[in-house]
Amino acid sequence: MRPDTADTPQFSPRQNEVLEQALRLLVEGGDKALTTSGLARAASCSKESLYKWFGDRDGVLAAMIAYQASKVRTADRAGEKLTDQILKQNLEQFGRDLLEVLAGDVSLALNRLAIGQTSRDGSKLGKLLVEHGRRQIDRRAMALMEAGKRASLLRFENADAAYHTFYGLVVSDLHIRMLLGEPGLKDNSRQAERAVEAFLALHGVEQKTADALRVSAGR
Amino acid sequence: MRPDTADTPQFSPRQNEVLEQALRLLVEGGDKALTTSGLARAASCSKESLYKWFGDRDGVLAAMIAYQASKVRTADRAGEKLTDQILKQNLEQFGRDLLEVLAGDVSLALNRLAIGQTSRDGSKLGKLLVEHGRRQIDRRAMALMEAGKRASLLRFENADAAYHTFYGLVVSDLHIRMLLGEPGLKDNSRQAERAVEAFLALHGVEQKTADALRVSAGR
DNA sequence: CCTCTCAGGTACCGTACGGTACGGTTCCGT
DNA sequence: ACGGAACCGTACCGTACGGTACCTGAGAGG
Repeated sequence: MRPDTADTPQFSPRQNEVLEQALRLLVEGGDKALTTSGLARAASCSKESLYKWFGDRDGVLAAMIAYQASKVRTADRAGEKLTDQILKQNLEQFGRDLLEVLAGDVSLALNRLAIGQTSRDGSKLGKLLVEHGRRQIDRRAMALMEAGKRASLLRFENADAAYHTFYGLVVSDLHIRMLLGEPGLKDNSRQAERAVEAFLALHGVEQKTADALRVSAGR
Repeated sequence: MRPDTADTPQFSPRQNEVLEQALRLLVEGGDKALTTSGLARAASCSKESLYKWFGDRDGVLAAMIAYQASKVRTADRAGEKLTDQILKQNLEQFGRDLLEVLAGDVSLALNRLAIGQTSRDGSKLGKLLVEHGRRQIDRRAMALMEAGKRASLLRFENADAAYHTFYGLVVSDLHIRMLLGEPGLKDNSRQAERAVEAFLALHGVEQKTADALRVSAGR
């Protein structure tokens, strides 16, 4: 397994500029607006350079995903001594971050792009997006889960299943709804808090009564 | 509120044939494969008829969603006396049905299509898809929630929130992953059972110990 | 037998895309 | 100062799409 950290050559500054413009075009107008001619015009470069740098249009799309992923760096303050309060805060922070990322313009646009291409490119872009975009966030979540278990604050047998449970509690069908054009939540924090409460009721060690949860979750 | 049941004129049998072919093309090759010429050839009709019947290409897409929705009829056996066992069975059945629907070829293809179009048509198709496709399943779920509450088997203050919690527990990030090209679950039933267990631990009246849940959910 | 309507088949048009080729310019190393 | 690489701008090509027009044939009704 490679270190997979960002010691990859990535792209030159000029190429990053181009990819930034590409993301802007994609966010503003969807994949129909991301034409090679349009990108060349917007980025003040020649189409020939585009093809030289990225191979073809799909190469541009893949580079955009890699570039966007390279901008996201999750600062996981590991090592801090875990108490139940800190765990709760970390979980809530993670939930907020997750919702914020998923609701971001660029994330939505890239997901729409990859999903739209899935039917015709054998999910190459989809795989890329899942790997690049998810790796950081998944790793952080799994670290949180394992840390909680080590500190005897969480109980589960399968950390991955527990994480997916938490993910479902946080996101529910919100992601797909946003991808379909619906607006996001008014208050991501509220949603994250509720999800953490439910998650701790399921996998926490503190015997919070289910009744107390229901009252707070129903508000 | 209109009855919204399928007393709408829908389409003629001939048009339904055409829409069936359109769905087939979409499932097989994505929206790039769904061209007016291709559809006319596959359905043995003329492009002129397509434009006469559906207006333009977007009209065809909208008609496909309406047609597909008209084929799905959820048989909600309401009225049956609700015990905790029956509630649990109903919840599990709902979870299985939900997963099966979301993993269906046509559903995935239509969702991909609508998501891909969202950026450029102002989410018109997305709204259509959410309304037509979700209404049935949401209604059935809400009926189940309310029935469980009336029978004092479920406790919550906000039925919609409870439903979304259940949805998240059942689906997690599976839908988006499938949209991105990943395969579905091997065993939908297992997933539904686990979701129901967690949901009942959160909102059920029977005081199932959280420990018992953790053991069964971690397998 | 005639005619009107409806729908299928085909040819066509304008457009816009992906991809390539070429001339001109800037910049860097020597 | 010179040569070459990199790059920009533009023009170009083939293709394929959405949409339109026209012609044909099959029935229905008189």
